[in-house]
Amino acid sequence: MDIRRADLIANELEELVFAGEFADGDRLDEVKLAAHFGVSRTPLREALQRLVASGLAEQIPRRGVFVRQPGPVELMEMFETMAEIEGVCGRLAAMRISEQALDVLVEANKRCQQAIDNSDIDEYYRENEVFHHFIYQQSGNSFLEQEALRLHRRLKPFRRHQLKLRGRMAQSMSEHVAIVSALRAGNPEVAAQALRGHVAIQGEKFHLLMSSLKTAAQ
Amino acid sequence: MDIRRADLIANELEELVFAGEFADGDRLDEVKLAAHFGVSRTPLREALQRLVASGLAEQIPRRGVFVRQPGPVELMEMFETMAEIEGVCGRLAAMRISEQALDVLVEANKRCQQAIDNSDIDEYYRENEVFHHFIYQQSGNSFLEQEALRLHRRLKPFRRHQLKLRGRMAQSMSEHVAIVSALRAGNPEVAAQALRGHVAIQGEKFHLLMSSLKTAAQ
DNA sequence: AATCTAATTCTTGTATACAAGAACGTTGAC
DNA sequence: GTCAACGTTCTTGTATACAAGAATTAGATT
Repeated sequence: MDIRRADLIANELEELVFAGEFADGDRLDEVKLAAHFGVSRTPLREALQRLVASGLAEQIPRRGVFVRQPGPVELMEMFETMAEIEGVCGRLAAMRISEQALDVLVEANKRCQQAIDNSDIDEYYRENEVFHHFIYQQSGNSFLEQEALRLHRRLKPFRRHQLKLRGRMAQSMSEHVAIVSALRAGNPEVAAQALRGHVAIQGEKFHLLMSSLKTAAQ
Repeated sequence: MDIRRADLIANELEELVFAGEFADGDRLDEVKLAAHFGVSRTPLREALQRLVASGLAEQIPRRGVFVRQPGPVELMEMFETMAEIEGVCGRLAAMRISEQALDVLVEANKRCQQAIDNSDIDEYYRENEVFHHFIYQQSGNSFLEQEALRLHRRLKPFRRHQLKLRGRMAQSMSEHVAIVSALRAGNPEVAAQALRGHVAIQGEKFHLLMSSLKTAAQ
């Protein structure tokens, strides 16, 4: 049943890179990884190609492929881009969303609130994801939706941390409410700004977290 | 000197797909293509993987990879996304661009105008590209810049046509001027809207072109 | 004649073998 | 002791060989 081991390995490798199992610049040794996954170099090389294609690694001809963990600067840029893209989704969604879809968002928010009441970060994280993905979808542009999902997924490991900051969940929740009302009002610019702010602040919180860790390490 | 034939082949294949050499759904036969490029299946398969990763083809396990030309709906979605992303670049650039950079844009526009005066579509096309790429860069966000470049490149074969429409070059030119003045004024929203409109209209013109072709074919 | 089935052929996916460039260590000269 | 040149070893890139699933065709049955 396990057709196309190369794909499975690519997924596993992506997870490993996301999870920070490799440091920036680490060489992904073909023979070692092949041995580790119990396959030959052929499917493993295909998996490496996929990592390179998705930007998780860099390939230097005749040298090998090296993991490319985003540095602080690139991370901030990625968060900013995510914020802008979510803003775009919000802008379009404000013009196109239906009443039923709005109700779905309200329901999602209720579940977010419940998660907060239970102080369940994981649950909030999951429901938050549902909320955002649904807005991507409501942009009415499935190409844009896919692009948003791609970037969202890439930022996943970095987004998680900032929720643990004191009060961030409640703040995030109130931002959600503001977003829904902007969408309900059908106001593209307000919706865009609300979503931009909501996501951009994640990047800022992340930055805060990073610098505090750095200071602590000194 | 031709290290990594797989990459060269991938580039050639991308060009072929872009150029419309393959119809939607065509299977990319590994052995035929390998023979055509004079290599074995191994590097050719790597090239195919790259096509799949960039969305130009779809892979069905144990069946093969099939080219995936965007249909009218997806194309419109891509143009809309491009318009929104360029708008984002404009928004950020309006807040960050320097006087010198503005001068560069003015120079680029001058060359665009010259191309119009010479009725040189190709030249206009090239200078137009310079103009847009420079704005991506002036967003001050190199991650966003790369994403914009990627999509811009993907839409290249479809953008070209609409310039041939009567009066489009002149109209495009005046939009460029408006964009620069919005950037100079440092007005993010106006710049965003100007760029959105400038690119979105390309999608509409393209749509017009497509439907006129369709009608003509009937 | 149509359709289901089985066998053959074809194609993809993976393993292995081979070639060539890069890294590395050793030896020699200064 | 340092540095450079050479040779060995290691790694990547490509070719080929093999295995297994998909397509196709021929044959049998209704």
